Amino acid sequence: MGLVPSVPRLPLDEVIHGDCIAALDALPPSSVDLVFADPPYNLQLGPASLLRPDQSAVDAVDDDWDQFASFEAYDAFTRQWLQACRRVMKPNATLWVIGSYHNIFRVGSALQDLGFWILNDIVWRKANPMPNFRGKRFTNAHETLIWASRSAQKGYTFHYEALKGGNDDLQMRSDWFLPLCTGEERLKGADGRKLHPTQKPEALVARTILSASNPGDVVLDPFFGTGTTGAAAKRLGRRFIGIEREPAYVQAARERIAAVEPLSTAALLTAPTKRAEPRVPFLSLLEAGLIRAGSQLTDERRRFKALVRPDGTISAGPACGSIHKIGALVQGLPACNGWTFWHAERGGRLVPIDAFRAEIRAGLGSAA
Amino acid sequence: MGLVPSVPRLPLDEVIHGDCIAALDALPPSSVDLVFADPPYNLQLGPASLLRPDQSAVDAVDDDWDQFASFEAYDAFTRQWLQACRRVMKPNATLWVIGSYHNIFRVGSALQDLGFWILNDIVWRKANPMPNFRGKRFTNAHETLIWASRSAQKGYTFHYEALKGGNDDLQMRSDWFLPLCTGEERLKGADGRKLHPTQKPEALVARTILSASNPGDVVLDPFFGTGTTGAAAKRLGRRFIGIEREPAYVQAARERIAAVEPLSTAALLTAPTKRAEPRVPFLSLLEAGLIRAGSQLTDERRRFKALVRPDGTISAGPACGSIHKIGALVQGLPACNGWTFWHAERGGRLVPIDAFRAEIRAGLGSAA
DNA sequence: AACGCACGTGAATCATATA
DNA sequence: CTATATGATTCACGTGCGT
Repeated sequence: MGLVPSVPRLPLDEVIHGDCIAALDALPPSSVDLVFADPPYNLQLGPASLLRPDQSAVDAVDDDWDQFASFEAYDAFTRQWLQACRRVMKPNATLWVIGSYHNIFRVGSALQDLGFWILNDIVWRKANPMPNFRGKRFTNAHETLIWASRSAQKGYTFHYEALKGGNDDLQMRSDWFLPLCTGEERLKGADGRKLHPTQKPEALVARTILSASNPGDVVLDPFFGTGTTGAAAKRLGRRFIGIEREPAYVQAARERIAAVEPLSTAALLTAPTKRAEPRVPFLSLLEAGLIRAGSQLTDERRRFKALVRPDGTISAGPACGSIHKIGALVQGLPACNGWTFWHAERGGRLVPIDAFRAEIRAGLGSAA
Repeated sequence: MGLVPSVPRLPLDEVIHGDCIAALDALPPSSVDLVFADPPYNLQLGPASLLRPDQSAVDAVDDDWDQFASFEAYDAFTRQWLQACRRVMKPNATLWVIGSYHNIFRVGSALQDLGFWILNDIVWRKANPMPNFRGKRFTNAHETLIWASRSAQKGYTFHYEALKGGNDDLQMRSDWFLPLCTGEERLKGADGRKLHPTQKPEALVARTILSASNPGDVVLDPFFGTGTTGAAAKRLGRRFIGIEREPAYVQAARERIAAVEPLSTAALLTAPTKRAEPRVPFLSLLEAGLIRAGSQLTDERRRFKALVRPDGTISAGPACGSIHKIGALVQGLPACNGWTFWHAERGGRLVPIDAFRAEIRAGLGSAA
């Protein structure tokens, strides 16, 4: 093997300060095992700021790097960086991209067009998402990750057994329940405000790295930001390459990663689910067929009656609302636990609706 | 109004047997309130999985260029049916599409390209998904729905309050946990095997219809299959239009829907949203004698005071204006809902002036 | 020390009727 | 069409302070 001066070296465990495409083009081909990418989402926010009910302003992502002139411009950018990543990926490498409904469909289409092979789409269910303040839509409570191999060709790393073992011996599903990056973990600037507008939780990135790479593997992140991927990679005994354009983020990432203590054995598999998540909406009882829309609920002594509506609200006279609200209303009380107050008739006997909730929870125990 | 022979009639509560595009093109424009679509997923499993827009089969070939051609054909088909749906949608109609990672990125991109405005992406988390038998990927435990309005223009139906009421008084999130369509609900053929390969649970479709349409609205499903959308629509007091190419499915759908018993109208009455209630000027409270001119208003914590003037304005110091303007002014906020901010003293207790408005509205209700 | 409560905040495509 | 006035709207956590 002689000297090959035209092949650039692979910078390991370094943060490259520069443009993502140019920096990727400067890397040697077929050299990384895994890519984690958190590209701009191309949020198309209106000119007016969004106010919370208390009239305080939501700190929106209005950074220049998230502005694109059109879908065409965003698509061109997406194809460029994906193609550049593809060149530096080893043949059996895989890639993760995270996004929201604003951009993930563009990204997914581009992946397919470029010959990537989608292995899974993964849903990050946020434990504590921001509410929809104006009540105009469903709470935007998740983001989507796409996991893809370089091509349809077989052969990639997936630690099926480890994931299963860390998940009560059940296969790891495509929906992951994790909290946002807040509190201690969230990097703050000197002013005490968040340093990066979209810092991801390390547990999320860690799970992608654990599932799809081996210790010693090289993990590339072309949108490094404040270095969550680097921190997770170092902690899990992987090497990393980060590319970031913003000097302030580069410096923060370097300091952050320097402080990370690598784990001797990977024990971060089961992410902190924080709370079990046993809440069952009354609507689910209808959907499960345990209560029929149009049927009647009553209290234990049959003093009050309410009609079950198909949306999971109930009505008493002209009023309609949740089981709790209507329970309080008919009794003239400020509050009421509808689960224990309301009953349904089953074979001539009154059964508290809480019993049906228990049934759902029993069936759901393994899945949640 | 004279005869307008060029405008076709709207076939209601019927299953149209025929090609989806041709049937859509035969419908009058701006005539449906909601679309639910469960298009072919373009699973890349083998031959005959992909159809051209003219419904001829594409030979599956592994060549790169043909792979691209396959996506192109699927995209062309997707744009065609989406565009055809868009034409028959009323300006304030919305559309739901369900898909998996095989096709949803193509569909989402096409929606955006055609001018649809994405409102939410919704994750259907399957309670009982099929496991990944080979242990090569994460269990594919969800499908994705996209909810989009016809354009970015405001104004669409969303029953925020009803959904919240059916969900323990919490906003409905973008991740829905529902079981697959199995058991009794799953239609079987004479041979006892499932009649349709991808029959969706009625509860899933019902939730989309409940959240985004009103009783009496017209719900269109261009890929009707065995008529889940029709069954859900009929049960919920909506009208439906179904289009299906396969005669066996058409017949099964007709029989199935005929057997559906609609819910009572009482159970379907839409709860009035706050915004839809009649507007009551503050002056009316004075005229009704509920508030006296010259009396004082204060906030809940008695930090601010205002004087009620006989014309229905209030004043704080030198400033005077509406309850909203002065409420905003004293707090130094850009806006304020005066109805909930200001209180009046009644028997030593503070009562929000919104309570007096409710009294007036109640009186209006009985009078009307 | 333990507990409770007030306050801050997170990738957000977040209003509508009337003049 | 634009401009204006009305007035609707939040969940899960973490931190910090006061009792």
